[in-house]
Amino acid sequence: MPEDTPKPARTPAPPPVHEVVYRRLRDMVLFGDLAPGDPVTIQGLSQDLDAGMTPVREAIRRLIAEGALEFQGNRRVCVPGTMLAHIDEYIIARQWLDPHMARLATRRASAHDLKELERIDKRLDKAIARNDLRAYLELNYQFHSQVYAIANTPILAGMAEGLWLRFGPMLRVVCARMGAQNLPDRHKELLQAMEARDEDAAAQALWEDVTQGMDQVRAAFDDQSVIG
Amino acid sequence: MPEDTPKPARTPAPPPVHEVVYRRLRDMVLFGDLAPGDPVTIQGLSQDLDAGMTPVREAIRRLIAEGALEFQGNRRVCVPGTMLAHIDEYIIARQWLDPHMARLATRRASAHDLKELERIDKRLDKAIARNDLRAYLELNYQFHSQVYAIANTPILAGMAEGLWLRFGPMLRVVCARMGAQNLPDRHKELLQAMEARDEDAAAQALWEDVTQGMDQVRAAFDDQSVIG
DNA sequence: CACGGAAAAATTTGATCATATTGTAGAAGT
DNA sequence: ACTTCTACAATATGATCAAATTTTTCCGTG
Repeated sequence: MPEDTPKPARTPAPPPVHEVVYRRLRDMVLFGDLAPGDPVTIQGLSQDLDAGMTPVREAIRRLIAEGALEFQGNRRVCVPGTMLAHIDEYIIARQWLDPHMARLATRRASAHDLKELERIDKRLDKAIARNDLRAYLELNYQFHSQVYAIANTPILAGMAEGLWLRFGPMLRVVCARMGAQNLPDRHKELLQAMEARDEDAAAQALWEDVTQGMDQVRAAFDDQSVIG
Repeated sequence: MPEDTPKPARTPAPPPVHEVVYRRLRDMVLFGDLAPGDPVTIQGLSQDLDAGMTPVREAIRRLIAEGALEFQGNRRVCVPGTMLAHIDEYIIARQWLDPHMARLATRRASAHDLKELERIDKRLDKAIARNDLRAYLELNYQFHSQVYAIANTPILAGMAEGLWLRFGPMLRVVCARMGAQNLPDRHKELLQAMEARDEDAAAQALWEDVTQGMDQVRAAFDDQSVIG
């Protein structure tokens, strides 16, 4: 049995193609590789990621269901561009969800969880310092996503992740206009509060984080009509 | 042009198969035709609804994304049966969402909208009187869904609909245990408040509706361990 | 000789693809 | 400006392959 890969090492588990396609498309939407309004075609992706049409089809349906893509009545699919019209919903939902989950996370966080959050936040600071927008978006998302995970509330977390997905393309556009530098956050305050097990302070930190960030977005939005 | 359907009447738009399958499966989950734990197989549905596997596949993926179905690690899919463990999330989310949308709906409701709500509520009363559980579930859902629609907040509405979808099978089981008679609602109070354009009263009506209903569910749940 | 459990065959079901069909958008012609 | 035609993309099917479950078989043990 000294062969390379005859059977001894059981193939651990080849991830399904539709799953891989889903995750790649998801990241593209979430971190702004696809601009609002961009068309998403099955055959196009089929070629680009060279996969069959069936898995691509599934991934797209899934992302449509999650709000990350938009089905345009006629049988076309694109990256949503009309989300800013609903930004009030987005803001109010996150103003409720994030603080609520911050409380639960504060109650449940282990020492290891806190370490992990701090690690992400450190990397986030570095991304800001070097003005790396893509890394900023990715790490800022990871930070919040990690809080959701710690809160251990899969349903609420799913709702929140859906919001991130819907507004990913918008954030990219808006942030590009003002640079990552001008996007202060309340992550340090959150970490302090969580270490002190102070639920109220944790909730307030994330409320301010969301509110402040969204004020910036709204300001940038009001400035120019944004979005072509 | 005296022919039956040669060309004069352009075929308006044949609804896609995957859409039809989706809607049928959705209703089955939402109104308890499928019990928690029931397996959902592609080839099975393919035969039952005689459609190809591809559309069925898409419908299933979509419902998984919406939380209506559960992907069981190995490649099986079933109706979720572990949702009661997360009922606290469900309750708190609806306690926030429903009152909030009730406010917006109260602000926006037209005379026609109110008529429609009253019509649904009348039918709901009749279903209760004749102890028709299936009709009760369907109309109660329709009532709330209509409120969401009037509120005109697609993102929040999507979140709420997702919650109904996740807990559809559970509600069926729980309600079957106590009969539709014992499920009082606050629909009348909501309608009165909406007519008077009293947002606070509307919000409170739906808060009580949700809270009271969920108290019943929790009681029935605590009674027996429920679910096999 | 009957019982229990592990190994192996058989069946069921999911995943993927290649292909045929149909509908939509856009160009060309009237 | 309106209709017809053409090209392209989405929809849908069935076949094929792979994985997992279930059933069967077989052997060792009490």
